[in-house]
Amino acid sequence: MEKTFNPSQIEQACYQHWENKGMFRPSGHGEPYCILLPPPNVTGSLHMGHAFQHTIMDALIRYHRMKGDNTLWQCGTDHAGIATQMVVERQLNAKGQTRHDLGRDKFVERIWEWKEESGGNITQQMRRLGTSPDWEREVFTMDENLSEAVQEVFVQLYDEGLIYRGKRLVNWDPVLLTAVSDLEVVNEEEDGHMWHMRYPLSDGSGAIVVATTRPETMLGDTAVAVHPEDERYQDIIGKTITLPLSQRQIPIIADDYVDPEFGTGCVKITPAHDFNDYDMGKRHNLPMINVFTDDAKINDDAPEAYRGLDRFEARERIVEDLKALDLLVDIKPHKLKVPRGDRTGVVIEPYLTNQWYVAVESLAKPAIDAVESGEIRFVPENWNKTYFQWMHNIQDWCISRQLWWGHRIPAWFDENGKVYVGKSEQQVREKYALSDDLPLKQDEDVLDTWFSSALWPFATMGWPKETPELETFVPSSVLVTGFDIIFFWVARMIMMTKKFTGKIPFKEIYITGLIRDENGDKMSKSKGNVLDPIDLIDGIGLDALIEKRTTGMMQPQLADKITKQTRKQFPEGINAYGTDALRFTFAAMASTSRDINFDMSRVEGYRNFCNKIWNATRFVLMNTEDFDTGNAGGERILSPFDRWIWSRFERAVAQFESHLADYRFDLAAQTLYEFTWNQFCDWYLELSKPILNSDSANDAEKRGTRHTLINVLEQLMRVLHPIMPFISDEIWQRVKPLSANFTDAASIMVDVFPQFETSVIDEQAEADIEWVKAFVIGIRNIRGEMDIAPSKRLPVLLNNLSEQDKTRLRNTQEYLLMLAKLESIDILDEESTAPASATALVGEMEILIPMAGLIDKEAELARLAKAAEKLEKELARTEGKLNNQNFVSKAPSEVIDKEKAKLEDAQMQLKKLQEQQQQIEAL
RNA sequence: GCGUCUAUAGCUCAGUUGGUUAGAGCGCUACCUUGACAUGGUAGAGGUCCCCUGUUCGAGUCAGGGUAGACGCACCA
Repeated sequence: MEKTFNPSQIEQACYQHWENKGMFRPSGHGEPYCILLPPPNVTGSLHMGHAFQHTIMDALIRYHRMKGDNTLWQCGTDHAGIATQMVVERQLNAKGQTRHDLGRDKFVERIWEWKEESGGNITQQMRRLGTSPDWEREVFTMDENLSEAVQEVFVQLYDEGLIYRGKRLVNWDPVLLTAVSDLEVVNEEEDGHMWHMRYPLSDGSGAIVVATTRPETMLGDTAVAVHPEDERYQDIIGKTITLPLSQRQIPIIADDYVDPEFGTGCVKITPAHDFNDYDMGKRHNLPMINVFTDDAKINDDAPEAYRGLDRFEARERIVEDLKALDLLVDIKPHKLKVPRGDRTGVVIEPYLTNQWYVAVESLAKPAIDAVESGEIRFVPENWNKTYFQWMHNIQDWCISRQLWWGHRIPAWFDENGKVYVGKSEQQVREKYALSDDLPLKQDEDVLDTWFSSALWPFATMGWPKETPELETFVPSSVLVTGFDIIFFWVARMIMMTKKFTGKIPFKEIYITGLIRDENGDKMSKSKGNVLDPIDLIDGIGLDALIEKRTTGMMQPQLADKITKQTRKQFPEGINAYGTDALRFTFAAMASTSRDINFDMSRVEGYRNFCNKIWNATRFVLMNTEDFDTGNAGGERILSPFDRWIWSRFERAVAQFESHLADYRFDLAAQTLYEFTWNQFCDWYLELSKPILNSDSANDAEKRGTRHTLINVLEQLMRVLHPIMPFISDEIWQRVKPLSANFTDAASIMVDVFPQFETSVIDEQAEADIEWVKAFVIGIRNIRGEMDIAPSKRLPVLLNNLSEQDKTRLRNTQEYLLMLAKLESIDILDEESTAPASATALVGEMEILIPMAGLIDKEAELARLAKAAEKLEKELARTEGKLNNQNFVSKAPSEVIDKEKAKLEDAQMQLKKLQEQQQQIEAL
């Protein structure tokens, strides 16, 4: 084996082996365990959030597979309507074409071509991460069978009256020319202005002043509203004003939506361009005058002077014109929340259009019940509040999008605009008994991508066909996802799955934190702090990293800043850490926290951990490969060291499993790290050396130790495997032939997870080895603090030994000599007095290292004083407690006993220290 | 306005139903190339658990109030 672990040499081949052998398929027996992959966007590439969540899912999947469950990780990608259309449109634009030049059919064909070529990017990256979904079942939301499910659902909901078409205000993206959902609109506070405008009363009796942040909408005003009880305006309610610039007569109405305290207490009402005004327009039967075109220019219903102007040009022109007419009273700076499209960044307009909606109220009810009853459980639990808050205020869902890429709405119109809904034109004609010569035209719109994603839990299992998978894997076991899509996706899956299968889609929802950079900032292209998981695996040079971070930016002017920042943070680029280290890092950082600040030094630490494991393996192989490990029979005697490590191993396994059951991957990872490094490597490997090299240990004892070495390692690999799949399989392949594991499994991933054995827990051995550790640490401590060279062999005297100390000493003396680098260990005669010594305590037993020629008097006194000070503090605290009547009378007796024991122990130790101090001072 | 979350070592974070001297990793200091590993070993330094008040024999942990920050929803003429 190489001296250092080199992940790049093993990972790819290992993965190929797994995939080629079909190891990702469900076994077909055992308890079903299923995870649905939140389908990544087909245009996407793997980001840190994916890598994090995929690591968690894969760890769960691998664990359950090894536990013998019938395990399915259902994967696939979604067609990402807008995003995908934009990608291909951009390619066309680069060649000076638009999608309209191609026409719809050709354009869609182009997208499919693009998908075949580039759509697999993210699934290839997932393979680099070592994920083990069943690729043979990979689906795409535009696949034929999923499309069929989409149609089936649409038609059924329509027939039940739960899908309807309506003309309403929607969030309109004037660049994408489509409706977008509330969830795709971000409201950020921005600096703007408030324009105060004077609207003259038609009868010439005066004027009122209204304020607006969007003056251009005045072209569509159809009323002015005041509060019904506002005394200032009682006499003008019912009058009309003459709308400046348009000269339309519009009424002054009373509505208690108006806040008399705000501004002048008069509000201009533009029902076609504002959500609140829309509602008011409905209440008062106001006309709705749309003054915009699809791309937010002024349309032909507005006064001629403004037609064709962009909305912001129109705003300036209108303000100027009002000023010229002396109708502009004031312009005040004003902070307001501006709605912007999350993809385009342009200001979203409330816009009056015909759209399709899902009436969600009746669907929401069972979905709320499922979480309220505990049938579906959020982890951490708190997220159910977020869920309820949204579900209780849920609005009808606008599902149509004015795009070409997506599931086309299965609805046809006749020449009179009457709508017929069915799976195909043919079926529609049959269903509605329409004659063959009646001309029908299919709706141009497609469905929101989330509509198909909402069917993911059952559509991927073959629905609407009745399949065995629907029986076995619905509901799935756990959904692993981020809180940002609880509304977008999670809630909608619950609603749809309940509706169409009667089952819940998943039993648990594990909400992960959000990966941020080391300063707690969200990773984003414009901040230039994005890390590519693949770069952490393979490494990347500084120049390539800068190149990556500064190309294809929306704001190229930030490139210099990002370059500087990157040079500073990664002067040498990024090292190759390998997949296992990256995965372990994600696991170790997956605590309950909502934000996870990614820390490169953690990756490095876990890369070192991999190397530690690698080298421990080298040591084990070196000592077992050409030796008898007892597999062929032959007597094996286990030393206390062997029994101790087995016992600790069992405890580690149990702990790991319990943390996994709680979704505490951080604690699970910590358990593995602690056992592997601090117990197995730091102690057991060291403890095994004296036995393996001993002249007095017999063959059976050596066999016992070799057997323990190889088998603990072999089983440890199986426990590590869910989190670190590559290194564990690589090592397992080398170690297994020497171990007592006689499986014919071709990979550790299809071997079994170690079974917890209570009988292996050995408290006696644990206590014995703690004694050995305390002995060795005591001596190291003196060495360290007294600056004695590690190579210097020390003579040691022992005093005040109990019977148990004597037994333990007898059993381990020859090993202690080696472990602590001792020249000799002697028990002090009762009659002889101890020489001046540095001391350490193991329980009540004293370890004495004679100072002669080794230890400076002052240094030892200083060391003793420091120790004594600590003990005195401890003593004072404990005495204080025990002297407190309240404590003694009210605290439980176990706690009091503990305090008493603590006190006695401290007193004993202090007494010994003081004796030492006196003796040394007397020198 | 409503709701959620966070504050513990220089940094990133654990800390179970309140009960040993509050832990880990990284970083830092000193020493060490010993035959698995310097991507290593040994020893060590480092904490007003954000602040106040309370409950309790006992509070990092529970309650109330505050400060600082993050997020979600609603509203914004």
